[in-house]
Amino acid sequence: MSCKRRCGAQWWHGKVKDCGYRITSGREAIIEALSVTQDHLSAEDVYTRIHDKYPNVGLTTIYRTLDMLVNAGLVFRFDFGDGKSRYELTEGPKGAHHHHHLVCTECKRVIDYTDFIDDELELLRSTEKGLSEKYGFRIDNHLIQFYGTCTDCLAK
Amino acid sequence: MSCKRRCGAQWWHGKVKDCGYRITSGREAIIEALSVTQDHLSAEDVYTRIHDKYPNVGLTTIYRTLDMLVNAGLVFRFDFGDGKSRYELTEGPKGAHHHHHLVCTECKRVIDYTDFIDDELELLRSTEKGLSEKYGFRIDNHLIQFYGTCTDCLAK
DNA sequence: TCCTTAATGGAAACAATTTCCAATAATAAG
DNA sequence: CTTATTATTGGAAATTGTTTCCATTAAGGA
Ligand SMILES: [Mn+2]
Ligand SMILES: [Mn+2]
Ligand SMILES: [Zn+2]
Ligand SMILES: [Zn+2]
Repeated sequence: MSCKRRCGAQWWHGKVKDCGYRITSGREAIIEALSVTQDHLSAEDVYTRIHDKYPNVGLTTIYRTLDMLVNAGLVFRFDFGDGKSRYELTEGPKGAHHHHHLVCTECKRVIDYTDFIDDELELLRSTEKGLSEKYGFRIDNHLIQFYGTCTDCLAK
Repeated sequence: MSCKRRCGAQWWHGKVKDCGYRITSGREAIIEALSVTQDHLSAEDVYTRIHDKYPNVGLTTIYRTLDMLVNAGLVFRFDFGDGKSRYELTEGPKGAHHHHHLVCTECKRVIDYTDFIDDELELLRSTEKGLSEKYGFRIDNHLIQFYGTCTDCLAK
């Protein structure tokens, strides 16, 4: 039973196919898992979340698929300092929802924030422009994280 | 033979002692290695670089010491996506030299940049202020990295 | 100089990720 | 639809960065 048969075309199919990759049910499941949460999932988190519905998707496939999706630009890989990579969609069915992170170094909690982005955007653009010119770099992306202590941990 | 006897007091001794840590020759060696390079060293890089002069400093000690120095705020830990942590002094004998990074996703080269920081600084301050107020976070630090393709890799 | 206890090295344990390979399934071709 | 091609797969084993353990050493205060 082909994947096309099982499920209608999805917003991300084009991007995956354009990169020469096939659409499979494992990939379906993994993108689904990432798109229904706000959390920053590890490979194993993804495994746990899809295992009931897709018991035949192995952890190896998840690692491979996440790498593939990072390459295809559909997923970001983050490191919040807990020893495992964490993943997040770069965009959903409704388009991009770029944001930055606030990381508590005590309890490792991570807050997404999108406010202030408008102010930052202006500076980011000019910084990126300046850097590309000076270093001949083509900049496709950026990572901005603030580290500190969250309200809860401050209370202690 | 005590460490004091072997070598004069260093700029970082106070900070280490203030945190309740002892001054040892291994720590001496590790900070020395970090302070004579611009590179972003992994634990093993540090090991290799000091091993001739200090053959009796083990890799375990390097991991432990780097952790300790991160805690004491003397060292930053970075993740540039190559699977190992990389370390850099937060400041040298002459004071802080905070900078941001430009990471080539092709060849993994990392460029430090300090230009444009002045422009960024203004926005960083206001963003940090806004975020602390909104989320009750105390922000101590930030990480800013731009990802893209370097001149050399673009040429190919 | 002596004493307490933090720091150490090396081996072993650990955990995240990758590699290998034979089996399977997505897609192109007919 | 059927078949052929070849990317994708799951699971076991290997790999690799990092941590844990523990008996030994040495830093630094008394
Ligand atoms: Mn996020
Ligand atoms: Mn740097
Ligand atoms: Zn916290
Ligand atoms: Zn490059």
